[in-house]
Amino acid sequence: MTEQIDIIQNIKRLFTREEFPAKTLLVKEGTLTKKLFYIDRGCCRAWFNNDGRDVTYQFLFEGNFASSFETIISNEVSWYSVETLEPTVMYSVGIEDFRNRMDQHPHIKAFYYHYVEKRLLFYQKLFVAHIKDSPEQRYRELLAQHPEIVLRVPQHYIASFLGITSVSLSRIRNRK
Amino acid sequence: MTEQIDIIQNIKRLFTREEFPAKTLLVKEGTLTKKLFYIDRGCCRAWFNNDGRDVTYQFLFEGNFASSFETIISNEVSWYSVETLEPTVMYSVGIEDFRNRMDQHPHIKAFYYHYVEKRLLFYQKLFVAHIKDSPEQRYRELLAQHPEIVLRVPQHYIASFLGITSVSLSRIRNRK
DNA sequence: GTCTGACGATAACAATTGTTAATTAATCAC
DNA sequence: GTGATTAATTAACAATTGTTATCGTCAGAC
Repeated sequence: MTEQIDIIQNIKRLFTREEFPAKTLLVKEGTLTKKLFYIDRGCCRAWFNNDGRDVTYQFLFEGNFASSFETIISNEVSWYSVETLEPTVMYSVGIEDFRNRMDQHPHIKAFYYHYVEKRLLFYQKLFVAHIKDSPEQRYRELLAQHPEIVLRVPQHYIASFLGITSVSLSRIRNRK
Repeated sequence: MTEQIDIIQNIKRLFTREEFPAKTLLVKEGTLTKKLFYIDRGCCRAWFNNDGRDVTYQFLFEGNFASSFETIISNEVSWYSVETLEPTVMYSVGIEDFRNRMDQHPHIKAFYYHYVEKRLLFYQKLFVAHIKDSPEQRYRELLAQHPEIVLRVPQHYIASFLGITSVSLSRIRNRK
């Protein structure tokens, strides 16, 4: 845990501090992402275009990383975009630079892979929630487990994240 | 790619070959898993109990690994069970033994983390498919992308995996 | 062989969600 | 502030899925 804090402090020391207003595009669908962002303050959403409609599949808050994993892992273009939802404070590093640091510092590599492991378990749970629960149950669960999302994110993005229409989410919210 | 093949050959050389009939329980929900299995021949399903109903959330075929990631990563008990669906040939290794080998052989560690990265992207896509597609679209997609699942696995497990009832899957299959 | 249980198809009905459109509320730009 | 745009609510109806139950088939146990 103290090791975790050390890593965060190293990030703040070694990465470049940047500030962005709301609705800034950090990662653009179909391109090679140049930077990895650590979110110090603010939040983002990741989404992609599905037959002309936005599908938001992820919210990222303080303490998380925003980038295209595909680019980091295998230099493929991103299939999604990332944009800020609020004025945001980031610490960024170039992807190539990040890869070099991982090779040079085993503890950075270990931290990165631990993060990947956690993300794997996170997405596994997210998927499982979709096959075992109804949309209403998923909303209640989101409210209970991640109230910050419901408080800080516009409803139609949450509806998209839950896999339902904004009309349906509005109905669920207004059930007795 | 040749490196991949080397790793598989090492697995077959270093792990213990085991054969299991269909319906053998390899991982039991709520327990600490003792082994990591490499599937050489046959297939498995991973599932858990949800208010008295089985929910199958994963099928594992030849070339995949079966175990509890939670146990490997952080020594927590498994929240799911794994059982064979067909007579199966496995290569197994004790979890503790596997951890030691990872520490001693960097290429095993690299292989493991590469596998974790791939699984992360896999589950991310699985989750995304659930928020962007209808159950019918997901079934058609499964049929197109993974026909082996539809051919080798009983329908009610597939329905569970798709997040619908077996009645609904039967209807979808019989739409013109 | 016969019995049993598991599996899949089908039917009838309830409940939920999607779609479209209209209305109100909130937010943003100037 | 004012006007324009975007977001959220509500309504009406269509489409889909869930639920429960019945039936036929098949495989395995004995």
